[in-house]
Amino acid sequence: MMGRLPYHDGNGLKKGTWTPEEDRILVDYIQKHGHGSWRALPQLAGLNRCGKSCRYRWTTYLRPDIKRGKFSEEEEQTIINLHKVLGNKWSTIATHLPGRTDNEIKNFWNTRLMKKLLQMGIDPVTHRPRTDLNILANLPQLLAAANFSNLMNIPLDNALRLQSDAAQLAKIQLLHNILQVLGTCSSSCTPPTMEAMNLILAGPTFQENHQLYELLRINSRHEGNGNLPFGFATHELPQLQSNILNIEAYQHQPQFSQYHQPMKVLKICSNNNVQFASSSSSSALPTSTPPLPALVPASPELPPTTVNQTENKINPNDNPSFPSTTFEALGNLMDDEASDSHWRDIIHQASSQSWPIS
DNA sequence: AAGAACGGCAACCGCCGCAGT
DNA sequence: GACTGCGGCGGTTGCCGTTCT
Repeated sequence: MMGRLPYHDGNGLKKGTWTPEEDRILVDYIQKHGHGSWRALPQLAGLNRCGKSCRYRWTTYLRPDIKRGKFSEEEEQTIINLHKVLGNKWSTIATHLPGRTDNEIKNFWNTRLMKKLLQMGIDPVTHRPRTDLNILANLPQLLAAANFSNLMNIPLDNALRLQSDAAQLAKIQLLHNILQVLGTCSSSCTPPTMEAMNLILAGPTFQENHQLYELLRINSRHEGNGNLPFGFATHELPQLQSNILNIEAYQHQPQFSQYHQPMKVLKICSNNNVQFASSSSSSALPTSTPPLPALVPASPELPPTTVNQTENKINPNDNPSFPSTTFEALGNLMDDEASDSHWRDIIHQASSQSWPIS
């Protein structure tokens, strides 16, 4: 038997593993009376347990609709996909897996799926290639992961992939704008750190935009001259943070994934101020961060980044014109912007060349 | 064969949000 | 608005079974 040995706490209440007899008492009581107040239940049912313990035992083990046993392949994929969008929201994930409890899913994730992803070179937190080295060295992994990510997804999760791709697109656009700054600032500008690049590209959660902000802030201290990397000035930090928040808010908008043109998230002014550019396809941006986007049904209309599983099994090297990765798709999107040619070259290079570069 | 190390999982703990007062 | 009780959630612990040395 697994779990904790039975023992009593300071109040004489029993803790640890439940006995079959205790299980029977709890089930009998709830079937007859419902659980009502969990706090009152133990006394009413004649159990020497705390209410919390009873609630836990019922919801994770004794409930009649609990499905036990091995997780199916489909359940596994669902967990991975949901975790990519929701993070460690085990209870929310559990609502999408009938019969499975949050605790069971959490254990399954911690003991199996995390290791599985790590072995595949995927960061189980970010769902992106592990980025402990510099960004260029990891580009092959990024590209491979883009394909792996698509392979992993079952058709019903196209919408989730869409959201993920849209978020990544925005982050790449942010990186794009940062590079634009580099292109326009003087040679004295501090080059972007690899950590910053990694955060932008690898970050799956909007939380990491804040990490980027923190990175900028910390770097400004290290610089010692009051200036931030990328040509930002320290006094611009509040505005920068505000913009990052706005990016998050904007990425949460349901219509965000429908854009087929790259979005100008940031506009760099001549004085290096950073602000949102007005866009023909977007109106005023929200100022507060909305809640997590609701899961939406798969759409038949998918952008180039969300080709189906069969298509993704095609080796991009066999068909160079096929936009099998987010990078290539992004490159296509940027084709109409002459000023982006340099960036586009980088993308094409990244998607076609062998790395790493040391 | 025996002990150590590891893996899996049941159960607990502490925190948080919400509702009622 | 402050306080309290409660349910729910995510992180962590601790034990047993299995595998490794």
